[in-house]
Amino acid sequence: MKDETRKFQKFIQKSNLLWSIEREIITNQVFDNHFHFTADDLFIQLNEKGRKISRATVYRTLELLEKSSMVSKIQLASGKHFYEHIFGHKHHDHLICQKCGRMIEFHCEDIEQWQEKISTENNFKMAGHCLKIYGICADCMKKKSKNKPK
Amino acid sequence: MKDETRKFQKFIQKSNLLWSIEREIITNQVFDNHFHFTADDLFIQLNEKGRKISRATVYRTLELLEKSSMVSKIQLASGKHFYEHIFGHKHHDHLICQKCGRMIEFHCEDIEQWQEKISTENNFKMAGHCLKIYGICADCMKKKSKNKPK
DNA sequence: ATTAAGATTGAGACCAAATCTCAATCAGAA
DNA sequence: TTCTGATTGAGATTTGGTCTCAATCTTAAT
Repeated sequence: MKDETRKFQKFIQKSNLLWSIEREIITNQVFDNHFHFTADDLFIQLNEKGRKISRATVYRTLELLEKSSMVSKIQLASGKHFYEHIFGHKHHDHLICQKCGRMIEFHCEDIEQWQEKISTENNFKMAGHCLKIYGICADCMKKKSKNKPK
Repeated sequence: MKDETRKFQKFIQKSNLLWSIEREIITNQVFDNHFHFTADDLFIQLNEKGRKISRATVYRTLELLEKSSMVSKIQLASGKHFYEHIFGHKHHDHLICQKCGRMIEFHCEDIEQWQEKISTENNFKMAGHCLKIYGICADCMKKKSKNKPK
């Protein structure tokens, strides 16, 4: 079992929930994805491996992984959700290309600190945030050809 | 006709589209809403006033209003969309209370500038951005009682 | 005023993403 | 081994939104 999976197992047990083979398989697959993925990507990957796990379970497990703070959910302007695991990653935000869907990660400590400041000024207890910058990436600026958005 | 509605009418005409009574009614209603609203809120408001306009037309008109830059669309973590008109508003971002759903607007020039800087560094042509800070608002921190989220 | 061309509309079908239902199964404690 | 409550899968359902297409409306040209 992957270290990350074991960590999630501990979280599940601490939360008085039960560990299951499905949760193990899904979690392993999550940590095999080293970039953004959708719940359905995961479901399809598992199916291709011959693991028959229902969509409902995939969604339920992703929700738990999110609660455990091992996975975070990103929303695109299109309304679709992406996930990414945050093992070893520092917190980061995203530049999102409106043409090809590419996501570029960045982290800006100054922005983080301004956010803290604004929250404090508003007597707001900040729990998290979401910053997405939309535009056109360098590659798409060069190309005339229209890439299909994801 | 409201000034704002007239302005939108000009946009429609400049775009070689046609003005219609439905677009007028919807636009008036949009500018009567001085806070965030969903497409469905608008549809219901119009129905209560006895204006029979289909959902499809409401969505289509909001899309046009967005293109005209008179209305902006906000996405919540839940995946729902809110709209707000930006007549007289400066651009702003949101603090969103996870308990009561309250949204507090803020604007931070420093954050704006850092965003520009990051985009430039990544050869990214920034078109827009979306910053939401999630947490608990001052009121909800005081209250023990659980407010229902929107 | 009439007409023609093209834009707009409404009603409901449709769609994708996600959630819910509930009976069957499973995990872990006693 | 048994019991209780958690978990699962299959498919129905919900949600938020888009699409279709015939009927209607707008505008510009007669």
